[in-house]
Amino acid sequence: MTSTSAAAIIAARIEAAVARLHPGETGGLDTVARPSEHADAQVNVALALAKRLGKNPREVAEQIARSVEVVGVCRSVEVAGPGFLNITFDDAFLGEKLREMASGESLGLRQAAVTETVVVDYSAPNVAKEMHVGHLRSTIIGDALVRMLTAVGHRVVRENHIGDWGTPFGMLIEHLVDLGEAGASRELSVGDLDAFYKEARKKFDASEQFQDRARKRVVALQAGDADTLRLWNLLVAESARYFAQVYEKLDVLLKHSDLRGESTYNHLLAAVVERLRAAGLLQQDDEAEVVFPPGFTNRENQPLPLIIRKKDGGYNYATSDLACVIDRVENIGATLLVYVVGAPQAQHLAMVESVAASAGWLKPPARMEHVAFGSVLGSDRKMLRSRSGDAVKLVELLDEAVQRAEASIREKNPELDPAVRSVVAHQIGIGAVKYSDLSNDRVKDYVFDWERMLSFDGNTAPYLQYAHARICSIFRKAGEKRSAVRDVRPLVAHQAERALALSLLQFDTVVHDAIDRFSPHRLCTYLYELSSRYTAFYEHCPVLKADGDVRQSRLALCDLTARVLEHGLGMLGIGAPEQM
RNA sequence: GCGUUCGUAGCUCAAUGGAUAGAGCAUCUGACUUCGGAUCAGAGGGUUGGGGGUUCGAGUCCCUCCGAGCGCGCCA
Repeated sequence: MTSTSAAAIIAARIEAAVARLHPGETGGLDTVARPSEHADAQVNVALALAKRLGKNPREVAEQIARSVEVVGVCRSVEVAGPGFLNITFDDAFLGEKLREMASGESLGLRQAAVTETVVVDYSAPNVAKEMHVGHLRSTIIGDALVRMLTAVGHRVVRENHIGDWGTPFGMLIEHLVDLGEAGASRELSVGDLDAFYKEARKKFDASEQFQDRARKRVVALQAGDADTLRLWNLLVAESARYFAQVYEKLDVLLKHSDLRGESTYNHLLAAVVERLRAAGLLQQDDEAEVVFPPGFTNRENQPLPLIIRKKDGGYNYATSDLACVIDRVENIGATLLVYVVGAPQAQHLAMVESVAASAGWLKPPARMEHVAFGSVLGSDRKMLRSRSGDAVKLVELLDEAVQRAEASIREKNPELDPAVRSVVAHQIGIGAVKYSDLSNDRVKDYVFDWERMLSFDGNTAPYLQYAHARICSIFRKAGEKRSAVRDVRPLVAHQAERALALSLLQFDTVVHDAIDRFSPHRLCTYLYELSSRYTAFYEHCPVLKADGDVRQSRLALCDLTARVLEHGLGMLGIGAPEQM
């Protein structure tokens, strides 16, 4: 049922005109109709075309404007500036496009041209360690990407690559033994993982005897000693339960079944080594087995190796990352491997990608995509830390968000039913934290600021949620069912209606653009603009006070706006309450 | 040292190589017996870190310098 978008229609018409006027010149030309400040849309094709033809761009543009077939689509196509084509759509045409958009569940959102299996690797906390702000961005951005990719029809596989293996487990297990299993699981179940880890660390640093025990325990763990594995499992299980609580609080999709700890790949590591050896990529270097991907150098400008097997015979994370690639491509059948991992890992991932490609494990169309992100900063512009200088615990941060939201609602809408209030406070508080993260260009650092993210003004989640809640309020007052206005063709008459209509019709383009660039902030910016235009419409175009067709038309615009907001926020993992 | 990311209004941030670089906050002016004012309309505020280059056109691409963060072999 997907209908062709207004922008796509005009682009095709322009392209046809160009083909008529300049046969054989359409290849590689940009006929895309873009949003414009000076018209409903603008097409810039004449500038590049004129360059190619060696003609005056304004003349080329005017020829196109005269020739383009736009009856029933555009009110006008005008030339402006050096040769821009300014498009103004026909009101009825816009109304019809809105009606088409409203008539389906998808709101005009196209399915991906090629359906892919996408593995999204994100969150990745460590077993027996507290989740902290360091996990916030990966978890939130990863969750949004999963929802967005799913929305356009991809098969999305979530993978939470938790740190459940390695030398620290010697010390952690010994600490567990010291506490006794009952005592340890009590401590772990209250979620005080930080204290558990720190105590273990402290003992390890202070006592050679403890270090010795820890080392022996690591050997036993790697050797598959049954009792050691049982204790290890205890740690993993308690942590997994704890992670699940945090994810529920954060309202992200990650579930227990998405856990794929490093240990999952243990039995594949030897095969990685063998396959690299068979491919002739493996080299011996300072007693370690390594691969030298081309183009990577160290401080001394010497080739930089990816260490596959350490000189003590152990494997490290590069090896398990390679095993992951093999698993994802060969077993899961993924063609897109998304890594939602901090920017500092860029070189490591580039090396893994290079080696995987050289080994033939990552053949096009299969590819890796590092969705890198910057740090969360405090108001001092340094990495966000608690007052004591430790990493800020994620649960404490989330609890504070909900608490602040609740206080704010209590003050601004005291009549709201307390039971509703607590649900809404969660949606607003968590939504604010997520939105403040997602609305910034992910590759940059961003400043964490409670006041700003919870403000009802500006580009914030509460502002968008408020716009949505107001629309719901209108329908409650109207005594009209939302679904009753979905076959109405809205009248696009008032300037504010027109601005809103144009925004609504951009939904599909924006979502795909955000997905293509793995940039949720583009969707945020769009939703904010949509909300701003809606509130302007709300001020200038009375809905309930209007009569007949105008009232129906405006109700239809309200309903469609609310649906886009709800779906858009939904793809960001943010709830859209009906009242707040 | 090499690599990499970043530098845009007082502050926080936008801007597929396209017109006069846009928002919000803050500041100032207006609008209410409100379809939820938790709002709207408007104003002031910029050499896009500096300098070169490519281009019909550069915040965006290239080079260089300055500044900040991060990474640079057996942790993950």
